[in-house]
Amino acid sequence: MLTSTATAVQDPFSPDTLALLDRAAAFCTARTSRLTETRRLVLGLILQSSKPVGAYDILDHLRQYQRNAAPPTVYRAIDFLLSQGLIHRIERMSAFIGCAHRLECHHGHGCGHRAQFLICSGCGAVSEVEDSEITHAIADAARKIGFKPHQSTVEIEGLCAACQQG
Amino acid sequence: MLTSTATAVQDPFSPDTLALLDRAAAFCTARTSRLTETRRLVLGLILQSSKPVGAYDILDHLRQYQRNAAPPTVYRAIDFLLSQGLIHRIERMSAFIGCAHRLECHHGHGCGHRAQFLICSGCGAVSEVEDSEITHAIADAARKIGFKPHQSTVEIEGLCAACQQG
DNA sequence: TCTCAGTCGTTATAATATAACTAAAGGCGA
DNA sequence: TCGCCTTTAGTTATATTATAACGACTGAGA
Ligand SMILES: [Zn+2]
Ligand SMILES: [Zn+2]
Ligand SMILES: [Zn+2]
Ligand SMILES: [Zn+2]
Repeated sequence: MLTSTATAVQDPFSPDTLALLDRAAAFCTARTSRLTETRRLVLGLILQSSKPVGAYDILDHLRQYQRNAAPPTVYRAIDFLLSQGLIHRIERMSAFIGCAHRLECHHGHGCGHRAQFLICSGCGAVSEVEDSEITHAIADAARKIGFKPHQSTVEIEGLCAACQQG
Repeated sequence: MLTSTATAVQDPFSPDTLALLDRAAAFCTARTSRLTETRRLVLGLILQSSKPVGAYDILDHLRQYQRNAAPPTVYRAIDFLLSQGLIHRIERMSAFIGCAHRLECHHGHGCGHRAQFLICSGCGAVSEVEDSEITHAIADAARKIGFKPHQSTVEIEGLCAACQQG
């Protein structure tokens, strides 16, 4: 409807997040996919968080900006962002985290990003790593039994360096 | 109800499953944990299946034997079986599979079983492996960044040897 | 016998995710 | 510009997975 003075609430994101969103927009443009306003908001809300966020947490926040957002609104955005590799799903938490790699990657969109996640049970933080030893060990183990791997989930729960001090 | 001996439904399990259940019973006795009838039925239903089974699938089957089984009935049994290491949860499927290792293990109950799962997207079969390369690679990667791992999930999705033929 | 921990029955509800249908918006050739 | 088609989004309802809460029963040991 209205466009000139459109949003009641200002764009909620920090400068860091805004910079990442700009890169995400450029990334999508290059892939001819569309980072629409809803998708951008959802990505921003995910990137802004220091921890993985659940779909319904996203929904709660999104509603500050889009009053009639509903579960499908969020899940569609999540599906898009997953398909573009801009976020990851943490299976053990049914929650989502921004990809620490996608916006840094200079190898093109088919670069075969394999991530592993370290989940701190102390503080809830999740860090993403790309460890080639793990990647190779998995590929080898699969090959050994004639299994052709397509995609893998590696989630390591434990205590981060900071939380071991307490 | 004209059948001769009006018996309740017979124990539904195959000889193989029954043998495993016997070992599970002995295992629990040794640990002074109790494999009650409900827990035994749930374990049997899981072991019997060639694929991971969801909690509500278990519930549907369980109701043939315990008419008033409810979700907590199943989830309590699952929690027990997980705590004893008799089953595993496949995170990507929200489903459960019998442990291929626990009843074979002669190292005692604290033997530190680390499993990885290969999930075939063709036939739905899941196989459990214990690959020390993967286990070590994960431990090393965690140590590298000062993270103290406690437990890890490794789920590899792809095509099993059989499904690559089709 | 009493008590306590563990287990189970029961009802209700929370948390996560998708189906199905309609409408609007955007891209694109005629 | 127009019409056409594809993608995206709104909306309502529902499916799927999991847990809270409370009372009753059981069996082992003081
Ligand atoms: Zn990533
Ligand atoms: Zn921590
Ligand atoms: Zn196992
Ligand atoms: Zn297969």
